Amino acid sequence: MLPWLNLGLPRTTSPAQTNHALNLSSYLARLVASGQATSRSELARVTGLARSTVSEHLLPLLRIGLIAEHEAEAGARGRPPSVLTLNPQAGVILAADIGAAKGRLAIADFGQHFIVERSIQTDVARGPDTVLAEVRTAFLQMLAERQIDARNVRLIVVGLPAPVDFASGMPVRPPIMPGWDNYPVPASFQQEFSAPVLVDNDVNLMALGEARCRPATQCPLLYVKASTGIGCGIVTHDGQLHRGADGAAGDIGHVRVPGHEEPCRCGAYGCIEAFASYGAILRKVGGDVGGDPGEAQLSALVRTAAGEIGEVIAMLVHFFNPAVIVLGGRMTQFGDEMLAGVRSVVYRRALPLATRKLSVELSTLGNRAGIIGAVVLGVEHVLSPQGLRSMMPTTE
Amino acid sequence: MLPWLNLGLPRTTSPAQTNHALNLSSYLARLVASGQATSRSELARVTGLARSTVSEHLLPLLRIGLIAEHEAEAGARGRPPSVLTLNPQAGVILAADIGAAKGRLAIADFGQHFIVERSIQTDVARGPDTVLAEVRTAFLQMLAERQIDARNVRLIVVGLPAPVDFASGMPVRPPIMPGWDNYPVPASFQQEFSAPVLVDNDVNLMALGEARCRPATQCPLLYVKASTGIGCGIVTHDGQLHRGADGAAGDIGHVRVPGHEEPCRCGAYGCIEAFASYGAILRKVGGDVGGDPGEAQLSALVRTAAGEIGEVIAMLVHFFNPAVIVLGGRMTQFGDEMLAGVRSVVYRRALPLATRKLSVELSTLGNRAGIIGAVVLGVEHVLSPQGLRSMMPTTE
DNA sequence: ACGTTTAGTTCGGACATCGACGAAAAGAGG
DNA sequence: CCTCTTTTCGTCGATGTCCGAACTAAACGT
Repeated sequence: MLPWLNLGLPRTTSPAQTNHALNLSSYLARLVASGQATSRSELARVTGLARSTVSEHLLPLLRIGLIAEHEAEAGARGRPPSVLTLNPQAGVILAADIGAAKGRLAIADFGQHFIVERSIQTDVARGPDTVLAEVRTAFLQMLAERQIDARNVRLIVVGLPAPVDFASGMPVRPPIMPGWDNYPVPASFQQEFSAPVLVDNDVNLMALGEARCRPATQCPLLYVKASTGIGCGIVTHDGQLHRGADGAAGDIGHVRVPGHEEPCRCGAYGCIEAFASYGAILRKVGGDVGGDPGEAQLSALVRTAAGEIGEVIAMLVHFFNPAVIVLGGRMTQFGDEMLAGVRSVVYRRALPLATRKLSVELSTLGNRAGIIGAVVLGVEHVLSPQGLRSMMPTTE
Repeated sequence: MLPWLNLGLPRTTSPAQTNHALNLSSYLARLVASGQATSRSELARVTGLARSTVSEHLLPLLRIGLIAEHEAEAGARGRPPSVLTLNPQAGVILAADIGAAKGRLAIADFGQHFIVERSIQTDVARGPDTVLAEVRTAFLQMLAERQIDARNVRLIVVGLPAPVDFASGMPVRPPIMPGWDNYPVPASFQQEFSAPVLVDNDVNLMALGEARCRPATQCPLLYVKASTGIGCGIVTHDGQLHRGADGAAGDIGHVRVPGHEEPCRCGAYGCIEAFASYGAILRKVGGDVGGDPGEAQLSALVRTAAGEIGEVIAMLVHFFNPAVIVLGGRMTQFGDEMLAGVRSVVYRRALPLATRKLSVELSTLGNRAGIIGAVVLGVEHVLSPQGLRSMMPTTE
């Protein structure tokens, strides 16, 4: 007999306690949101449920105004279906992708339409109070511009360039954000907004955004961002973000690469991001030439750095065996050099088995990956069974 | 609007198509198997279901003989419960943990009792036909010894020291197993046994075994095996094995560590397993001294190698942020040196955030981890909804 | 005008789950 | 020894979920 056995049972909730009705409603809502079905009979075909059952579970979604029906213009043979869409009036999601220096804010509805999108300056070194106050002000302004009541905000999603404990929404020992350690980001929004607040690492959101804009067969997926720092977002085989035990997963910027001894802002020496990040490259050309890089020199440096990043990625390919690696961050403005540098090393270093079907690509979403990922996380949360329950009328 | 959106929907099966009754039966069976509940009313308490519902879903399990009832000796106040256990007569699982040179075979019942266990020599270089024939012969002999009919074999689980495509059960480009590439391992058992055959990487099974013998809070878990080669098994936050896109995940033996140029059996130079594996150490002492290592020299070499493995593990900690790292393989016969060598490097290299709650431990299961993991995988498969369906009488 | 096709609704039956009740099996206490 | 309490387990009707068949609705084609 084995010492103690835990047969892969669910971690917290008992499957017996799940609310099947809510699960079905959530499933239908997500099918509508993703555009995979636009009418009742299409839902029935996709899910395999009876049409009557679909209608039944659609009722609460229509009642709370999450899903709206429209007349379809005819054109086909039979009775035209009533087209189902997520109701743009059902509420909005506020999404913030806060980078070290620049940020991006957006208001989106549950149909993933971006209503407003805006860039802001966010110098995170000025501390959480200042930065988050500016974010809140900008959000209120954007809402006012479009005449959206703050009470229509259903969810706020914030991406930060720091490890984040997702459950509590607090940054954990961020290396570049003085004053943010354990700062209660969700609470800072409670004055102006009553909606729940999700906080996550910015690279995680980018990875999620890229993963959701591709077919599910491209998971497991790694998103590697090379900008001021170097980070990595991990999406597992089943499409879930892997955040690790402390929310610190993907923090590959401080992997040490022998042969290098550059001092890193983290205090150690030889971290990959101390010599192969875009920030390191800019420091290099700034110091060497004195302000005027020159396109050719810059692209050569990028290619070298890409090779060094490729060494690390080759290791990750061995370990994680992803289906796709997506390269993002500011360094991808030299897309071809970046791609060539990474690919050459990865395909040379890694075993053929792990690279046989591997695809190394540039981000298709560019600098919008983070904000798109934030909206995706928000929509998935609102349309999840738990999210739907909070919208249902006074059952409890 | 986003280009194409796939809102984290399930990959293949529609939640609407799941058989709720089978799911519940499977859940109850796994609760009984793991010893978390031993009577109907206990099941009701744990699951939150009504006692009548528990009884109802227990019926098919009792009917197919998977679960047996025993009289309980009294002792408490009221009517003694009828104790539920997995029926030892319900059938057996054949488990094989095939290493490069040595292997381990076991017969276990669904209650995770090992009925017979045996070591065999398995020189995988002799090719799959020979090795698997010996495994089959040994299995038949073990069954005969205990007078178990071959028809009582419900499942066969095989662990191989190679990347394995789990769905098809075929090794994929194994570096050390000539002739095994794409060999249909399951088919080779079909002559003697009619049971389904699961094939997986041996390190994956060890990781699963270690993970299941610990509380679920110790996931995500990494199992690092250092023997002839170096490999790694990955268990994610929700207790699932991460096998990667090609079944090659965890193959960290061929991570290249700069500063080393030893030739590796894979054809490249500087792979970690070419100089830091137990095999490499043995070659070293064999070459240096000429056959008589000396305990002190060996343990010093182990400590050095452990530090080099620790460099790789530090990187994995950055990337994956596991809760626990379990060290296994033959090198752990120098447990203290191994542990100290790995720990010193990991805690020095990795960021404090990722190591704050990290625990680095020696395998608690030792060289039985693989065979235990194989039985666990088998039990979980048999008690899964899909596994139960195949045991149910003639519904389809 | 009438059939054809597709969409959506209504309704009764099959089945699942629950809670209440009662029976069974033990110990406690007189 | 008999009765009460306690705990377990089975049975049964009430309620709710899901399905499929039948029906209505709305378009097109001839």
